Amino acid sequence: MRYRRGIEARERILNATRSLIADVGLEGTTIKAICSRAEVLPGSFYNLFDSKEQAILTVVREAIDAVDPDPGHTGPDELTDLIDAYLRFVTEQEDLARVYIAIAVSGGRNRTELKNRVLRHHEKRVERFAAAVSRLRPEMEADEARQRAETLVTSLNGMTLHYVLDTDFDLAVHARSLAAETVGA
Amino acid sequence: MRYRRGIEARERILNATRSLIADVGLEGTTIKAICSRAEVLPGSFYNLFDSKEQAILTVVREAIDAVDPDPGHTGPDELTDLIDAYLRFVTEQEDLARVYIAIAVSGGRNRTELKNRVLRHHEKRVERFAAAVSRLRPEMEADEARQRAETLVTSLNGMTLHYVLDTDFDLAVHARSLAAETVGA
DNA sequence: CTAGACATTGAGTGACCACTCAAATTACGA
DNA sequence: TCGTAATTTGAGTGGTCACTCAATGTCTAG
Repeated sequence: MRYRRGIEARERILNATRSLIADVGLEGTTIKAICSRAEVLPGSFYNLFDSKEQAILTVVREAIDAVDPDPGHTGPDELTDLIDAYLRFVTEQEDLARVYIAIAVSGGRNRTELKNRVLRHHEKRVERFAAAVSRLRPEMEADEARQRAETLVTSLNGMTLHYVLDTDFDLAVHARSLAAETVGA
Repeated sequence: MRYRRGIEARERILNATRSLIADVGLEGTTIKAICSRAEVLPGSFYNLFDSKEQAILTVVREAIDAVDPDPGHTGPDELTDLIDAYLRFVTEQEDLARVYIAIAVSGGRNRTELKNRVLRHHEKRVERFAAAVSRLRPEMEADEARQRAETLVTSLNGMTLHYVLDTDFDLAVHARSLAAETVGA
């Protein structure tokens, strides 16, 4: 059980962790910085979390879940819906998008836990895109659809990577143009 | 002036730095790790470099330069040559490719020096690709060619990012397919 | 109101970080 | 072979890291 006070502190810590990863990346996200932003002392942090890693993983899970719209949904998607949902995610939840990119790279280096999570998520995403591509182009072979879906997903990641470095980059224009050219969406 | 011994130590340090960034990323690249791999003691390191940052920057410059084939060349390129050269760079100099991706993300966070370097290089790369696209499709507007070139470059980065996480990913197939679909190369 | 669970405080722990330096050793032109 | 400059040695510096803990303060069910 937790008292109201602890629940609020926990929320502040997660917000601080999320914005820190977005602002300065995983390496700059220290206990001291988290506590300072959350207005909490280290002792309180460790009363609420077992480790720094646990707080980070909570935020990362949140980011990965947020990439996929309509979670739990199993039916078919339109490709344009998938792309628009992703664009909405990146622009409306920029912090989470930065978290997603940060862990997609530096997170997936050594830490097996994060790396597996990233790769598993990538697989699911490609499959969802592949189904949408097949729906849009029924005449296309399944293998070909899957390959184009993977091209799309990795390319979207690359564009997002550039977007977080240069927010003048028009992600939406490039993403839609890419979808139009590769699968006629 | 440097003695032979110092020149060799410097070379070992740069090799160690390069492979460390490739293996464990920027955050895992410590003086201790560099010295251990280079078989050098910290005092020797600081006899040859002003700081850890200097050694890293030297390697990063090397990586950025290696992305562009035929440096100093100013004439027109074929788009397929540019793509093939990039694929050769990624597969034949995987360490440098990993360095390039590592700094494209985590490097471009806080450190203004690295970030500016990355963005400047991106601009030049896009321009070179745009020229190649215009050459391939003379009827295309310059703006459109540039936009497609930028789509291409950011997408290639995204694919490379995925490739360094999952070396089973067939970078060449996806890259060539992307080029074929977006500009008919 | 009170008891006991929960939360905060903040100094302290050992480990590791980038980096230094004086003394000893090695290289190499003259 | 000698003088001096380059290099190596390795213990040591101050700082920051993630994390701990006993004491104190706060909450809330009954």
